[in-house]
Amino acid sequence: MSEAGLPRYHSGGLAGEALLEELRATLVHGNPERTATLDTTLRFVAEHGLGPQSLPVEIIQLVGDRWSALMLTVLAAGTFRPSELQKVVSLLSHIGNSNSISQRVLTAKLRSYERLGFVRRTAWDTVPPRTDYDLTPLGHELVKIIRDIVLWCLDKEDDVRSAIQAFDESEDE
Amino acid sequence: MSEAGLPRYHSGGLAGEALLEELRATLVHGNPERTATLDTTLRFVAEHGLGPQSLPVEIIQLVGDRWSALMLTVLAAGTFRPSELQKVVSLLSHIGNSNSISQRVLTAKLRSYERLGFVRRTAWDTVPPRTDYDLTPLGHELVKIIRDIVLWCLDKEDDVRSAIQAFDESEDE
DNA sequence: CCGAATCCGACGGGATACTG
DNA sequence: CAGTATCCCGTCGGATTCGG
Repeated sequence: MSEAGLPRYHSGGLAGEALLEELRATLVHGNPERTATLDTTLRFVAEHGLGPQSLPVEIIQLVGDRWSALMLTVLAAGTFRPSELQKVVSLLSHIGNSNSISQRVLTAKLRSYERLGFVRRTAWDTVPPRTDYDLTPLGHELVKIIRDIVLWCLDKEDDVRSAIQAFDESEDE
Repeated sequence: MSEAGLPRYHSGGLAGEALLEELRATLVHGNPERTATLDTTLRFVAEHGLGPQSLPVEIIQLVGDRWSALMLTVLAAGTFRPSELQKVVSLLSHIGNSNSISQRVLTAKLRSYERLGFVRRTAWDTVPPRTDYDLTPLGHELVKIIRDIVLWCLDKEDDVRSAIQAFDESEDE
Protein backbone atom coordinates (compact mmCIF):
# COMPACT_ATOMS: atom_id res chain seq x y z
CA MET A 1 0.00 0.00 0.00
CA SER A 2 3.04 2.19 0.31
CA GLU A 3 4.71 3.28 -2.87
CA ALA A 4 7.71 4.79 -1.13
CA GLY A 5 11.12 4.28 -2.59
CA LEU A 6 12.61 2.46 0.38
CA PRO A 7 16.06 4.00 0.05
CA ARG A 8 18.84 1.88 1.42
CA TYR A 9 20.61 3.20 4.44
CA HIS A 10 23.98 4.82 4.08
CA SER A 11 24.69 4.82 7.76
CA GLY A 12 27.37 3.07 9.74
CA GLY A 13 29.96 5.50 8.49
CA LEU A 14 31.41 8.64 9.97
CA ALA A 15 28.03 10.29 10.20
CA GLY A 16 27.08 7.67 12.75
CA GLU A 17 30.01 8.50 14.97
CA ALA A 18 29.41 12.22 14.77
CA LEU A 19 25.78 11.59 15.55
CA LEU A 20 26.57 9.48 18.57
CA GLU A 21 28.86 12.21 19.77
CA GLU A 22 26.07 14.71 19.52
CA LEU A 23 23.66 12.43 21.30
CA ARG A 24 26.18 11.83 24.05
CA ALA A 25 26.62 15.55 24.51
CA THR A 26 22.88 16.02 24.67
CA LEU A 27 22.08 13.24 27.04
CA VAL A 28 24.95 12.95 29.45
CA HIS A 29 24.59 16.60 30.22
CA GLY A 30 21.50 16.17 32.33
CA ASN A 31 22.24 12.68 33.62
CA PRO A 32 25.92 11.85 33.93
CA GLU A 33 25.58 8.29 35.16
CA ARG A 34 24.11 6.94 31.96
CA THR A 35 26.58 6.02 29.28
CA ALA A 36 27.13 2.27 29.20
CA THR A 37 23.92 0.60 28.05
CA LEU A 38 22.77 3.83 26.51
CA ASP A 39 25.72 3.90 24.20
CA THR A 40 25.35 0.35 22.96
CA THR A 41 21.64 0.79 22.37
CA LEU A 42 22.07 4.01 20.48
CA ARG A 43 24.82 2.41 18.45
CA PHE A 44 22.51 -0.43 17.51
CA VAL A 45 19.81 1.97 16.38
CA ALA A 46 22.23 4.21 14.56
CA GLU A 47 23.73 1.31 12.64
CA HIS A 48 20.54 -0.40 11.60
CA GLY A 49 18.36 2.65 11.17
CA LEU A 50 14.91 2.29 12.60
CA GLY A 51 13.56 5.47 11.12
CA PRO A 52 10.23 5.65 9.34
CA GLN A 53 11.83 4.95 5.98
CA SER A 54 13.80 1.92 7.04
CA LEU A 55 12.80 -1.43 5.67
CA PRO A 56 12.06 -2.93 9.09
CA VAL A 57 9.66 -0.16 9.92
CA GLU A 58 8.11 -0.36 6.47
CA ILE A 59 7.44 -4.03 7.02
CA ILE A 60 6.18 -3.44 10.53
CA GLN A 61 3.81 -0.83 9.21
CA LEU A 62 2.64 -3.11 6.43
CA VAL A 63 1.71 -5.82 8.90
CA GLY A 64 0.59 -3.48 11.66
CA ASP A 65 -2.86 -2.76 10.33
CA ARG A 66 -6.36 -4.02 10.92
CA TRP A 67 -6.27 -7.20 8.88
CA SER A 68 -2.76 -8.45 8.20
CA ALA A 69 -2.38 -10.66 11.25
CA LEU A 70 -5.58 -12.47 10.40
CA MET A 71 -5.07 -12.58 6.66
CA LEU A 72 -1.53 -13.88 6.81
CA THR A 73 -2.32 -16.43 9.48
CA VAL A 74 -5.16 -17.79 7.40
CA LEU A 75 -2.99 -17.80 4.31
CA ALA A 76 -0.51 -19.95 6.17
CA ALA A 77 -3.10 -22.71 6.01
CA GLY A 78 -2.85 -23.20 2.28
CA THR A 79 -3.90 -21.75 -1.05
CA PHE A 80 -6.88 -19.44 -1.35
CA ARG A 81 -8.84 -17.63 -3.97
CA PRO A 82 -9.59 -14.01 -3.07
CA SER A 83 -13.29 -14.65 -2.63
CA GLU A 84 -12.55 -17.54 -0.32
CA LEU A 85 -10.08 -15.53 1.68
CA GLN A 86 -12.51 -12.68 2.02
CA LYS A 87 -15.19 -15.00 3.29
CA VAL A 88 -12.93 -16.76 5.77
CA VAL A 89 -11.41 -13.57 7.11
CA SER A 90 -14.79 -11.93 7.42
CA LEU A 91 -16.35 -14.87 9.20
CA LEU A 92 -13.46 -15.14 11.61
CA SER A 93 -13.52 -11.43 12.33
CA HIS A 94 -17.18 -11.68 13.24
CA ILE A 95 -16.10 -13.58 16.34
CA GLY A 96 -14.80 -10.31 17.65
CA ASN A 97 -17.87 -8.41 16.47
CA SER A 98 -15.89 -6.70 13.75
CA ASN A 99 -16.97 -5.85 10.27
CA SER A 100 -15.97 -7.71 7.17
CA ILE A 101 -12.91 -6.91 5.17
CA SER A 102 -13.75 -5.16 1.93
CA GLN A 103 -12.61 -6.58 -1.36
CA ARG A 104 -10.73 -3.37 -1.99
CA VAL A 105 -8.35 -3.63 0.93
CA LEU A 106 -8.11 -7.39 0.54
CA THR A 107 -6.69 -7.16 -2.96
CA ALA A 108 -4.58 -4.14 -2.06
CA LYS A 109 -3.06 -5.98 0.87
CA LEU A 110 -2.43 -9.08 -1.21
CA ARG A 111 -0.60 -7.00 -3.79
CA SER A 112 1.59 -5.32 -1.21
CA TYR A 113 2.44 -8.69 0.31
CA GLU A 114 3.26 -9.96 -3.14
CA ARG A 115 5.46 -6.94 -3.79
CA LEU A 116 7.63 -7.64 -0.77
CA GLY A 117 7.80 -11.32 -1.62
CA PHE A 118 5.57 -12.67 1.13
CA VAL A 119 2.85 -14.16 -1.06
CA ARG A 120 2.76 -15.67 -4.51
CA ARG A 121 0.05 -14.91 -7.01
CA THR A 122 -0.99 -17.49 -9.58
CA ALA A 123 -3.48 -16.49 -12.24
CA TRP A 124 -5.19 -18.62 -14.86
CA ASP A 125 -6.84 -16.99 -17.81
CA THR A 126 -9.94 -19.10 -17.71
CA VAL A 127 -13.47 -17.88 -17.84
CA PRO A 128 -14.60 -17.05 -15.29
CA PRO A 129 -11.14 -15.96 -14.14
CA ARG A 130 -9.37 -17.66 -11.26
CA THR A 131 -6.47 -16.51 -9.12
CA ASP A 132 -4.73 -18.32 -6.31
CA TYR A 133 -2.68 -16.86 -3.51
CA ASP A 134 -0.34 -18.66 -1.16
CA LEU A 135 2.60 -17.84 1.03
CA THR A 136 6.20 -17.96 -0.10
CA PRO A 137 8.81 -19.46 2.23
CA LEU A 138 9.59 -15.90 3.29
CA GLY A 139 5.93 -15.36 4.01
CA HIS A 140 5.81 -18.46 6.16
CA GLU A 141 8.70 -17.11 8.20
CA LEU A 142 6.84 -13.85 8.64
CA VAL A 143 3.74 -15.67 9.83
CA LYS A 144 5.86 -17.53 12.32
CA ILE A 145 6.96 -14.22 13.76
CA ILE A 146 3.43 -12.89 13.81
CA ARG A 147 2.34 -16.03 15.59
CA ASP A 148 4.99 -15.47 18.26
CA ILE A 149 3.79 -11.93 18.77
CA VAL A 150 0.20 -13.05 19.05
CA LEU A 151 1.05 -15.75 21.55
CA TRP A 152 3.03 -13.27 23.63
CA CYS A 153 0.14 -10.82 23.56
CA LEU A 154 -2.30 -13.48 24.64
CA ASP A 155 0.05 -14.55 27.39
CA LYS A 156 0.23 -10.99 28.69
CA GLU A 157 -3.40 -10.21 28.04
CA ASP A 158 -4.36 -10.07 31.71
CA ASP A 159 -1.48 -7.79 32.59
CA VAL A 160 -2.33 -5.44 29.77
CA ARG A 161 -6.02 -5.37 30.55
CA SER A 162 -5.47 -4.55 34.20
CA ALA A 163 -3.04 -1.83 33.18
CA ILE A 164 -5.66 -0.40 30.85
CA GLN A 165 -8.29 -0.53 33.55
CA ALA A 166 -6.06 1.16 36.11
CA PHE A 167 -5.10 3.84 33.62
CA ASP A 168 -8.63 4.57 32.50
CA GLU A 169 -9.90 4.74 36.06
CA SER A 170 -7.27 7.24 37.10
CA GLU A 171 -8.22 9.30 34.06
CA ASP A 172 -11.86 10.17 34.58
CA GLU A 173 -11.63 11.12 38.23
CA MET B 1 -4.19 6.42 20.46
CA SER B 2 -7.15 4.13 20.24
CA GLU B 3 -9.93 4.62 22.72
CA ALA B 4 -11.75 1.41 21.79
CA GLY B 5 -13.16 -0.73 24.53
CA LEU B 6 -11.14 -3.82 23.76
CA PRO B 7 -13.95 -6.27 24.47
CA ARG B 8 -12.79 -9.64 25.63
CA TYR B 9 -13.44 -12.50 23.33
CA HIS B 10 -16.28 -14.82 24.05
CA SER B 11 -15.17 -17.41 21.56
CA GLY B 12 -14.02 -20.95 22.07
CA GLY B 13 -17.53 -22.08 22.70
CA LEU B 14 -20.17 -23.48 20.46
CA ALA B 15 -20.09 -20.53 18.14
CA GLY B 16 -16.59 -21.54 17.21
CA GLU B 17 -17.62 -25.03 16.22
CA ALA B 18 -20.55 -23.84 14.15
CA LEU B 19 -18.27 -21.34 12.50
CA LEU B 20 -15.68 -23.94 11.67
CA GLU B 21 -18.41 -26.05 10.15
CA GLU B 22 -19.46 -23.20 7.95
CA LEU B 23 -15.90 -22.53 6.91
CA ARG B 24 -15.38 -26.17 6.13
CA ALA B 25 -18.47 -26.18 3.95
CA THR B 26 -17.29 -23.10 2.15
CA LEU B 27 -13.74 -24.16 1.54
CA VAL B 28 -13.74 -27.86 0.98
CA HIS B 29 -16.34 -27.39 -1.67
CA GLY B 30 -13.90 -25.99 -4.20
CA ASN B 31 -10.83 -27.89 -3.05
CA PRO B 32 -11.53 -31.24 -1.42
CA GLU B 33 -7.95 -32.19 -0.59
CA ARG B 34 -7.48 -29.48 2.00
CA THR B 35 -8.72 -30.24 5.47
CA ALA B 36 -5.84 -31.23 7.75
CA THR B 37 -3.58 -28.24 8.25
CA LEU B 38 -6.39 -25.94 7.26
CA ASP B 39 -8.54 -27.13 10.09
CA THR B 40 -5.91 -26.72 12.79
CA THR B 41 -5.00 -23.27 11.57
CA LEU B 42 -8.57 -22.10 11.43
CA ARG B 43 -9.14 -23.53 14.86
CA PHE B 44 -6.19 -21.57 16.19
CA VAL B 45 -7.51 -18.36 14.71
CA ALA B 46 -11.06 -19.03 15.83
CA GLU B 47 -9.99 -19.67 19.40
CA HIS B 48 -7.66 -16.76 19.86
CA GLY B 49 -9.46 -14.26 17.72
CA LEU B 50 -7.21 -12.20 15.49
CA GLY B 51 -9.89 -9.79 14.39
CA PRO B 52 -9.35 -6.04 14.34
CA GLN B 53 -10.72 -5.67 17.88
CA SER B 54 -8.61 -8.36 19.46
CA LEU B 55 -5.94 -7.34 21.89
CA PRO B 56 -3.08 -8.78 19.85
CA VAL B 57 -4.09 -6.81 16.81
CA GLU B 58 -4.61 -3.70 18.92
CA ILE B 59 -1.08 -4.03 20.22
CA ILE B 60 0.31 -4.77 16.78
CA GLN B 61 -1.41 -1.69 15.45
CA LEU B 62 -0.11 0.41 18.31
CA VAL B 63 3.45 -0.58 17.56
CA GLY B 64 3.05 -0.77 13.80
CA ASP B 65 3.35 2.90 13.07
CA ARG B 66 6.06 5.30 11.99
CA TRP B 67 7.82 5.83 15.27
CA SER B 68 7.16 3.09 17.79
CA ALA B 69 10.01 0.79 16.83
CA LEU B 70 12.49 3.61 17.21
CA MET B 71 10.92 5.16 20.29
CA LEU B 72 10.63 1.95 22.24
CA THR B 73 14.08 0.79 21.29
CA VAL B 74 15.56 4.03 22.51
CA LEU B 75 13.49 3.87 25.67
CA ALA B 76 14.98 0.49 26.36
CA ALA B 77 18.26 2.27 26.98
CA GLY B 78 17.11 4.00 30.13
CA THR B 79 15.06 6.88 31.46
CA PHE B 80 14.27 9.86 29.32
CA ARG B 81 12.54 13.16 29.57
CA PRO B 82 10.20 13.90 26.66
CA SER B 83 12.41 16.62 25.26
CA GLU B 84 15.41 14.30 25.36
CA LEU B 85 13.49 11.52 23.73
CA GLN B 86 12.25 13.79 21.00
CA LYS B 87 15.76 14.98 20.28
CA VAL B 88 17.24 11.48 20.21
CA VAL B 89 14.50 10.01 18.06
CA SER B 90 14.63 12.91 15.66
CA LEU B 91 18.39 12.79 15.31
CA LEU B 92 18.36 9.07 14.75
CA SER B 93 15.60 9.33 12.17
CA HIS B 94 17.65 11.84 10.23
CA ILE B 95 19.98 8.99 9.32
CA GLY B 96 17.25 7.75 7.05
CA ASN B 97 16.49 11.24 5.80
CA SER B 98 13.23 11.29 7.65
CA ASN B 99 11.61 14.18 9.43
CA SER B 100 11.54 14.70 13.14
CA ILE B 101 8.86 13.36 15.37
CA SER B 102 6.52 16.06 16.55
CA GLN B 103 5.93 16.68 20.21
CA ARG B 104 2.28 15.99 19.66
CA VAL B 105 2.63 12.37 18.54
CA LEU B 106 5.50 11.80 20.93
CA THR B 107 3.37 12.53 23.98
CA ALA B 108 0.37 10.76 22.49
CA LYS B 109 2.41 7.64 21.87
CA LEU B 110 3.92 7.75 25.32
CA ARG B 111 0.47 7.95 26.85
CA SER B 112 -0.82 4.99 24.86
CA TYR B 113 2.23 2.95 25.85
CA GLU B 114 1.62 3.93 29.43
CA ARG B 115 -2.02 2.92 29.14
CA LEU B 116 -1.16 -0.61 28.08
CA GLY B 117 1.48 -0.85 30.77
CA PHE B 118 4.57 -0.70 28.58
CA VAL B 119 6.05 2.49 29.98
CA ARG B 120 5.99 4.17 33.36
CA ARG B 121 5.52 7.86 33.81
CA THR B 122 7.09 9.71 36.72
CA ALA B 123 6.25 13.35 37.22
CA TRP B 124 7.68 15.85 39.69
CA ASP B 125 5.88 19.04 40.40
CA THR B 126 8.93 21.19 40.32
CA VAL B 127 9.34 24.36 38.41
CA PRO B 128 10.12 24.09 35.63
CA PRO B 129 8.23 20.79 35.45
CA ARG B 130 10.01 17.53 34.89
CA THR B 131 8.70 14.15 33.76
CA ASP B 132 10.56 10.92 33.26
CA TYR B 133 9.59 7.96 31.16
CA ASP B 134 11.03 4.50 31.25
CA LEU B 135 10.01 1.00 30.28
CA THR B 136 8.21 -1.40 32.56
CA PRO B 137 9.30 -5.06 32.62
CA LEU B 138 6.44 -5.71 30.21
CA GLY B 139 7.76 -2.97 27.98
CA HIS B 140 11.19 -4.51 27.98
CA GLU B 141 9.68 -7.78 26.83
CA LEU B 142 7.91 -5.96 24.05
CA VAL B 143 11.12 -4.31 22.94
CA LYS B 144 12.77 -7.72 22.88
CA ILE B 145 10.14 -8.86 20.42
CA ILE B 146 10.49 -5.74 18.33
CA ARG B 147 14.22 -6.28 18.26
CA ASP B 148 13.69 -9.82 16.97
CA ILE B 149 11.43 -8.54 14.22
CA VAL B 150 13.93 -5.89 13.23
CA LEU B 151 16.78 -8.37 13.13
CA TRP B 152 14.72 -10.72 10.99
CA CYS B 153 13.83 -7.91 8.61
CA LEU B 154 17.46 -6.89 8.31
CA ASP B 155 18.43 -10.49 7.71
CA LYS B 156 15.91 -10.76 4.88
CA GLU B 157 16.51 -7.28 3.57
CA ASP B 158 18.17 -8.43 0.37
CA ASP B 159 15.44 -10.92 -0.42
CA VAL B 160 12.75 -8.34 0.11
CA ARG B 161 14.51 -5.69 -1.93
CA SER B 162 15.00 -7.97 -4.88
CA ALA B 163 11.37 -9.01 -4.67
CA ILE B 164 10.35 -5.37 -4.69
CA GLN B 165 12.56 -4.65 -7.65
CA ALA B 166 11.23 -7.60 -9.62
CA PHE B 167 7.67 -6.64 -8.83
CA ASP B 168 8.07 -3.01 -9.73
CA GLU B 169 9.81 -3.83 -12.99
CA SER B 170 7.07 -6.17 -14.08
CA GLU B 171 4.59 -3.44 -13.27
CA ASP B 172 5.56 -0.55 -15.52
CA GLU B 173 6.03 -2.52 -18.70
C1' DC C 1 -15.10 -14.24 -10.19
C1' DC C 2 -11.08 -10.93 -10.35
C1' DG C 3 -9.90 -6.39 -9.54
C1' DA C 4 -9.64 -1.57 -10.85
C1' DA C 5 -12.03 3.03 -10.28
C1' DT C 6 -14.59 6.31 -7.64
C1' DC C 7 -16.53 8.61 -3.60
C1' DC C 8 -16.30 9.44 1.13
C1' DG C 9 -15.68 9.25 6.21
C1' DA C 10 -12.14 8.44 9.79
C1' DC C 11 -7.70 8.57 11.51
C1' DG C 12 -2.57 9.39 11.70
C1' DG C 13 0.66 12.62 11.90
C1' DG C 14 3.00 17.37 11.15
C1' DA C 15 3.13 22.57 12.34
C1' DT C 16 1.95 26.06 15.31
C1' DA C 17 0.34 28.49 19.29
C1' DC C 18 -1.00 28.55 23.95
C1' DT C 19 -1.36 27.33 29.20
C1' DG C 20 0.88 25.93 33.65
C1' DC D 1 9.81 22.05 29.98
C1' DA D 2 5.44 19.37 29.81
C1' DG D 3 1.20 19.03 27.75
C1' DT D 4 -3.00 20.41 25.15
C1' DA D 5 -5.71 22.48 21.37
C1' DT D 6 -6.27 23.85 16.63
C1' DC D 7 -5.66 23.46 11.88
C1' DC D 8 -4.41 20.91 7.87
C1' DC D 9 -3.30 17.23 4.78
C1' DG D 10 -2.27 12.58 3.29
C1' DT D 11 -3.43 7.97 3.75
C1' DC D 12 -6.31 4.01 5.41
C1' DG D 13 -10.34 1.66 4.95
C1' DG D 14 -15.43 0.83 3.78
C1' DA D 15 -19.24 0.92 0.08
C1' DT D 16 -20.35 0.92 -4.44
C1' DT D 17 -19.87 0.64 -9.41
C1' DC D 18 -17.98 -0.97 -13.65
C1' DG D 19 -15.17 -3.68 -16.82
C1' DG D 20 -12.86 -8.12 -18.41
